[in-house]
Amino acid sequence: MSADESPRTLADKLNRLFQTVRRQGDAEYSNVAVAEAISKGQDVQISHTYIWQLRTGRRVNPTIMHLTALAAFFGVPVAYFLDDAETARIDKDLELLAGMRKAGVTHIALRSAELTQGSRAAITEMVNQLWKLENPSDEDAR
Amino acid sequence: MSADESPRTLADKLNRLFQTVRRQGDAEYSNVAVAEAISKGQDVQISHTYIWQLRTGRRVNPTIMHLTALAAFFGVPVAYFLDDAETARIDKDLELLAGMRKAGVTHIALRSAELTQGSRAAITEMVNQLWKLENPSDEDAR
DNA sequence: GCCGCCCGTCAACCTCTGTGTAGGATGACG
DNA sequence: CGTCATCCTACACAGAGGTTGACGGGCGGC
Repeated sequence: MSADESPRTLADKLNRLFQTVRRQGDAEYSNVAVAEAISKGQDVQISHTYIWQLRTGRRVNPTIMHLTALAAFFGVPVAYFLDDAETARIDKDLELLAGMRKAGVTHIALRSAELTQGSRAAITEMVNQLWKLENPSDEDAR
Repeated sequence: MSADESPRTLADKLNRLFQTVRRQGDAEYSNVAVAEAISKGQDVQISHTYIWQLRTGRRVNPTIMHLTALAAFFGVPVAYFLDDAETARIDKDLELLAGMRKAGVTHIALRSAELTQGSRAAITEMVNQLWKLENPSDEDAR
């Protein structure tokens, strides 16, 4: 159906995070912004160029230091980048996040990752129903 | 109690794996053996020298390629090296494994990682009881 | 229109990860 | 005791990982 496949490559996964995890006001983070935030917030340096290289698949084999820094910034466990099962699980949450933004919720922490499977499913369903109610004419969006 | 602390550094974690995950006949894997097994078994090359450097803390920032290869070899999820919570969880299993070896079980797959928390606790308890029964005079071992 | 700002892109460069190779220790075997 | 095998240790070097700096383009303000 509609749903985009779960991302496979590291680049895909990173891009999915950029696409989904946004700052207040729904603008995507820029590579520069992420690089600066990580370099300042954590004691790990990373260049915006390198982030770009990772996103475009030009570099595919980062060290654990950079990978953990990126994961920390986006609020996902490092395993998101490494374990495909974990990726699938967390993508559910990201999907949920995307849905909520569409429904008008602008900013929300990623801590929904800590909810149980059942709770997430329930919320997802609820969001979907509400969204259908509020956007009656729109068939196959998302 | 007796139990050694959960390993903190990458070197500690790796050493713990060497110490606990052994081949049939209970001999520890050598760095050379692991390097060869990985280079042959997976399509990832790694040198025994490098494994040594990681074990001794001389190198601390490997790439995800090598880290996943090592994790795959030892049969633990990559998160073992990265996520401290995951490390603690899996260390329970390793402890269990060590206990079973002491109790005479020489070789066992690490698949106990897939058991539930409760099942693992039950097995651990059972092993402890049996071991006490079979080694009455030994107070604070393990 | 022009200027300033910030973005993504690119190529050259530098650092550090990861390798090759060899020395010294230890134990098994004859 | 000598030889062989295999381990851990050491160190210098190749190359991949990561950075620096510059260029061109889109966008808003004066």
